[in-house]
Amino acid sequence: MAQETNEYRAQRLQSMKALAEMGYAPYGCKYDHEDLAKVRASFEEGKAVRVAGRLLMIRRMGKMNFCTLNDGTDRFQLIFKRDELSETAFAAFKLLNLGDIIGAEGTLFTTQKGEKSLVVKEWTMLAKALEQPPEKFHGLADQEDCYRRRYVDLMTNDETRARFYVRSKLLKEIRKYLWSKGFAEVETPILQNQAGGAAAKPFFSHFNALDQDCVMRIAPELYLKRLLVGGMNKVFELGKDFRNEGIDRTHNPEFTVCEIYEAYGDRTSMEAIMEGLLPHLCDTVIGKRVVEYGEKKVPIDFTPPYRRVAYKDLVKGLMGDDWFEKPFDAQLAQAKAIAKERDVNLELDGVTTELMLTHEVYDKMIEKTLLRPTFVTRIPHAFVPLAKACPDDPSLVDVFEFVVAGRELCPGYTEQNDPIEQRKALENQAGEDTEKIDEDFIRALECGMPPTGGLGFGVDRLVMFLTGCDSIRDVVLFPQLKRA
RNA sequence: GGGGGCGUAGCUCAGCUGGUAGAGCAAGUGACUCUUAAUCACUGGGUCCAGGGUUCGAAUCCCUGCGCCCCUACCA
Repeated sequence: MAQETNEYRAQRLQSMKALAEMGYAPYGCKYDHEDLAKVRASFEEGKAVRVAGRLLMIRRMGKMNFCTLNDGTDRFQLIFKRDELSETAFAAFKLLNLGDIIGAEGTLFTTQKGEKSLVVKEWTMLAKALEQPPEKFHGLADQEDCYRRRYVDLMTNDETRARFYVRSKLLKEIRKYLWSKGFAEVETPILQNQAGGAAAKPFFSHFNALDQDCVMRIAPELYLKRLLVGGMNKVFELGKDFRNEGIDRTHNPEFTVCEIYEAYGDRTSMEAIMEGLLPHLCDTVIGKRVVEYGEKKVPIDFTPPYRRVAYKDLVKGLMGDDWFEKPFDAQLAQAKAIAKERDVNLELDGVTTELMLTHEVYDKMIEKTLLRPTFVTRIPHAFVPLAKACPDDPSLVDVFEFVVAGRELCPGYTEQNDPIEQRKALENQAGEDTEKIDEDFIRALECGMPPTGGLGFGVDRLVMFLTGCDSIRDVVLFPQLKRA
């Protein structure tokens, strides 16, 4: 890309040259230093320290100058006094610009106003910035710029950096927790021959060496289950899925998932994992159990145990115990009446069965009201065709939808391990397109997969919950945008 | 997919019913040895997203395109 020449760039190139002539090479080398956060924490008047970071502000007072240095761990004030610096070091200081990265050594000092500072005795240039940083007070505020040039967002906005450290820590603590419970972290193929484990359009690619097309995975599920067949009984994978579908506030085409499988377990084993994992993440990552979610700052308490309730019981709770005995016309009339009362817009076009109507009612008037963490269980088979039926009622499947703050956070399953039933369901789903069935997966099931509990959650969505962000783009470092 | 909004200096933003562009921060010069978004004085800085149209005249009105945001719909 052509570098635009503007006044800032020209001036900075000029000052870079002048600095070089004074012995300050513009791009330095390894510089041993202490983190600013540590310097602040172990502050001791008069102590000698070396620090390094980016200049965020310069308050020039003539012979005594104050700078704010940011090294990513903290901000700290540097003082450049003529008395304390060599003539060259002081003269060279005047050529520094905002955004430059410097190393400085000197002694710690508290100003009259009580600001902990470093009086610089010697300093060195580590990296010259040719571009003018954003305004010091507002930082970079344009959302598009924040996404496209995240490095600028990160360097100027402390909250942005903090948010991504939360994400980083979350990944670490998910691993730590699952490892501590005896789960092994595994990696399965991202480049696959056919996209399975979910219903989504894949991205296509090609193996040159094999002269063979492939897809990028939409879920790791089918490979993880092969591991259960093989006797790896407790596994998890933390990695990316790729779905070639809509991009909006809650969907990025590549997103991070955590799938967990436990052999000899079921849906309830997965509930137990969530009840252990979520409090652990709250405690270790954000230091509190109660998260304020959304614009209305609804407090959500992640302290277990979480509510467990059957889908039908939730519906009865709103529509009455006799709902499922009523004729369809009566149900329709009742649903409309209650919707009107609550000012909810039901989408009833093409709704011709009790199942569809009930689900619309659940979707629009029940799920949204489930604020505290809730496992909605015993869901109609039609909504989750590939799942295993409840032993006592084949019209229901033994799964949960984990709902928090009125939104579905993740599903959990008693996994289908009957290869004949699984094939039937897959064939049903594939319709004419029988090629879409992963025969090797079925074959694996035919070798015998233990009864298994499985769970998959979107890490991005979880980060959104824990950081109070309502856009996935705010928790993905480089969200997908159109070419500018 | 449908609807709405936005795009102006490096950054944050003003710019009314059309009259050739403004502020703050940032930058340059000068003053200042305890500042905190330092202060004061002076100075420079623009493809008003792109292209077309209406007009004597367009940042402003109209059309098309590009990008972003929001609402809504769809989504194992």
